[in-house]
Amino acid sequence: MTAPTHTTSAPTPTTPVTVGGDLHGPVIDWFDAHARDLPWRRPEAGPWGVMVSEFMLQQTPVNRVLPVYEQWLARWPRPADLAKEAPGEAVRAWGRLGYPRRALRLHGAAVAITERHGGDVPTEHPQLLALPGIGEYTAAAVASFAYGQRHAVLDTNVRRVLARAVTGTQYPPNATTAAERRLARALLPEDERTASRWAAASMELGALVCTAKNETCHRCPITAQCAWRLAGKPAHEGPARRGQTYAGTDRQVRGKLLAVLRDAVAPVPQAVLDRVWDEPVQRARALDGLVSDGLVEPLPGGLYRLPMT
DNA sequence: AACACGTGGTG
DNA sequence: TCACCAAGTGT
Repeated sequence: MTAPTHTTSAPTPTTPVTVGGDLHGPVIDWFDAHARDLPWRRPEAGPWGVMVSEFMLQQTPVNRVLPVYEQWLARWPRPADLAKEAPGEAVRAWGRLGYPRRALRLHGAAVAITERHGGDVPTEHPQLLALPGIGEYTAAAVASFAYGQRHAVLDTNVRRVLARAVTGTQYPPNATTAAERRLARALLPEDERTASRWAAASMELGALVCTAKNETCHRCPITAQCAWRLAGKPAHEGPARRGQTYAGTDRQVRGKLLAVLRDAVAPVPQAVLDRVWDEPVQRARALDGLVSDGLVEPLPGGLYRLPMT
């Protein structure tokens, strides 16, 4: 399950831990000096605050999450508070964070926590993984950040840091590979407290210094041992990332439809929804998709609203 | 494995 | 301008 690493004996020469020397100390020290003061990192946030932040931060920048996070926690300070609400209230409070299915899943996770875990965010990785909207990354993040456990927390920031510092490439592969997971596990400090600090620190380094564009190596605590920089920062080879085109897609139509429903205080007639998009086939497909996803509730008489049941 | 899934900031 | 990017998950 866990890779055998040894902090008290001499590392095996082939152990990846030795690649580039020790990364943990410099990165953790840098984190202690430069970490952002984010609300979900304060002790008052608790496991629920950590979990809410992780849902919101899935593919959404910190700056846009901050205000919604504060309102969310003020309104629903415990999982049971959210579980009592209609799912549509979660979708409405989600606002314009994007990917509103996350709001639905966070609500579903709150219900499951209330039913199965007595209202407390579960502490074990498998229990977290079983909740809706929580995948490998989020389960590890909550277990590590909220409970101080030892898990490889492999998000896009950490993947980029490891790709550069250890592997020597500008970017990680498009999809997470077994080799990346193996490397992340091998680099995990043995000590639980150090491991959880390393997880947060390496992620923060990727977010603030070792960024996708315009990385600032002169501010990096491990620049001297970074394999990519030592190799002369070679440009990325291989297939470019698949562009996420948006204009004209179903996603854009769904976004427009949902925006109308979020702002409505009463059920909306189909005729009103029809105004958001000219093309009738795509418009109908988008609305059907929202209904089948549970984001929209159809009512008799051609009326629609956010799901209240 | 490849795609769908929102939204807004940035160079 | 527009392509890329931002603490992924589910199918």
